[in-house]
Formats: sequence, structure tokens, C-alpha cells
Amino acid sequence: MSTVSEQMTISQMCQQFQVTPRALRFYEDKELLAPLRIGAKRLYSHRDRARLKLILRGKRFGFSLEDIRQLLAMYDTHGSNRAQLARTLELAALRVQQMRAQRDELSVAIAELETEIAKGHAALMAAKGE
Amino acid sequence: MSTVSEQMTISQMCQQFQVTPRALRFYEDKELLAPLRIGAKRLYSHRDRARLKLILRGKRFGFSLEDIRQLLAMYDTHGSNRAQLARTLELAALRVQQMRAQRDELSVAIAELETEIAKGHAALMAAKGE
DNA sequence: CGTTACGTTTACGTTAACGTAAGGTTCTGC
DNA sequence: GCAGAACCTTACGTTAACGTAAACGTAACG
Repeated sequence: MSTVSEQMTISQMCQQFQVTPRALRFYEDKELLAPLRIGAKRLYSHRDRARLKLILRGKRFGFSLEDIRQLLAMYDTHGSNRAQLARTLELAALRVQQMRAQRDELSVAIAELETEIAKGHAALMAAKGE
Repeated sequence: MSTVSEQMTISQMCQQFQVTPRALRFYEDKELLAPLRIGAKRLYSHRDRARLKLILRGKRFGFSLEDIRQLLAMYDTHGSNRAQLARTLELAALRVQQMRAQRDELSVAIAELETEIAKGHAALMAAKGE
């Protein structure tokens, strides 16, 4: 019934997410992923894929793998007692603030670059008549 | 009249921007900066400071120094002929697209993280009664 | 005139995030 | 039963972005 098999091999993962096997094993080594093991082979579940998406997105934002590892912990509701959870939530809130700041700054940068582009086009037009 | 002296020494720069001398010299080596030279000493102008701001901001967005070097070229209107300018503008437009995409993605990520945080708080409240 | 502050160059060291090569296992088709 | 494909581990190599140490110049201060 399911076109996507629940468990995926490493090469299937690589194709779907455009990463190398080395990268996936590296993330595992750094405890960002923990795929099922059948013998020595790795099998990636839906959950693993969701985590990988978050990893890759984090990277695009310029977060380090260590940063991302901590972010991922927030998506693991289980495995934390009250105190741990509370601390995690604080870190998460802080991270959200940073992300908001980053987004605002990004907006400013976009606006500035667009201004420069407009100037550039103007210069191009002016130079046209020479 | 000016409270900020037009030309700043390397240590003044370091203090103002919270970077090390090594970093400034490194950026210079990579042709991101080109401070005035009096003998061997470096003197940073207003323009150099503007460029450094852009460098540091670029870094916060996860851009590589090489990326940033190209971005800086867009703020140098001079020194480019028509063809060069046109190509630069294309690159700039592309970069803006990427930055927009990054900002959108960032918004999504923020929303998701906030959802998780809300869930976390709910869990915290639920666990309170145990 | 020595030393302290501030600057310089040159060059090797370090960390993150993988790449890449070597050598070994396991399954599958012929 | 063996070649090839897909997987594995171990381990050294690589790039970016600086850190850090050594060895030196120079300008002012006491």
C-alpha cells in the first residue's frame, strides 16, 4: 500500500536527501541520528528522515552540528524529566530569539542588497548612452 | 568636530567590532579588506568599517568569506565596466533570491520550534500534578 | 636607554565537517 | 561458487577560518 517503505537503506536516503553515506554515518557518530541496525546495516525510519530534514535545514541557517544536536533534543519530548525539560525549553526559547533576530537582520540585508541592485541598474542605464 | 576619528587603528577596530587582529589581517589577506598603510601600520577608514560590518553580518548568515567577497564587489560600483556590472547584478539577484528563500525557511523553522516549545510547556504542566 | 605598548610578518596548530582510500562482510544473480 | 553490488569499519587527508607562538620594528614614557 505504501509507496514509500517505512524503512530505508542508506543509499536510498542519500538519493532522497542528496547527501553522502559518509555524511549520514558522520551524523550518527555525532549522535544526531540513530538508525535501526540489522546486523551491521543501517535502516532509517520516518523519524530518522524527519531528523535529517531538521539537520540539513539547521545547516542552511549556519548552525553547527552541535547546535543542531541540542535543537533536536527539543523534538524528543520523551527521555527527559521535569528539570531537564524545563532547561531544554529555556534553551529553545533563547534559540528562537536568536532565529528571530537573524531573520530580521536578513530582511535588512535583503533590502540593502536590493537597493544596491537598483543603483546598479540605474548606472547601467546611464552608461547605455555613452 | 568628529567624535569618531576617520581613521582607526587595528586595536580600535578590534574593540569596536569584537574581532581579533588576526581576523582583520586574515580578511585583508583574503582581499575582503584593504586598509590604508602608513609604513607597515594599518589604518581603517569609514569605508573599511562599513565593509567589516557586511563581512560580519554575512558570517552570521552562514556565508563563506568567499561568498562575502563576491557580495562586497556589489557594493563597489566603481571599477567595473558594463559587462562586469551586468554579471555582478545577475549574481546579486540570485543571491537575493537565496536570501529570501532562507528567510522564508527560517520563518517556518521558528514557527515549528515555537510549536514544540508550546507542547513542552503543556507537558510540563501535565507532569506537575503527578 | 631600557621597557612597555602597540604594531608587524611568518609559520605552524586547531576545529568542524566531512572526503577518500583501504580492506573486509554479505547477499544476489548467473 | 564466484563476480558484482551494496554495505561496513578504520583511519588518514582536506578545507575554511582563524588561533597561537616566535621574532622583530618603533614610539613614547620615566
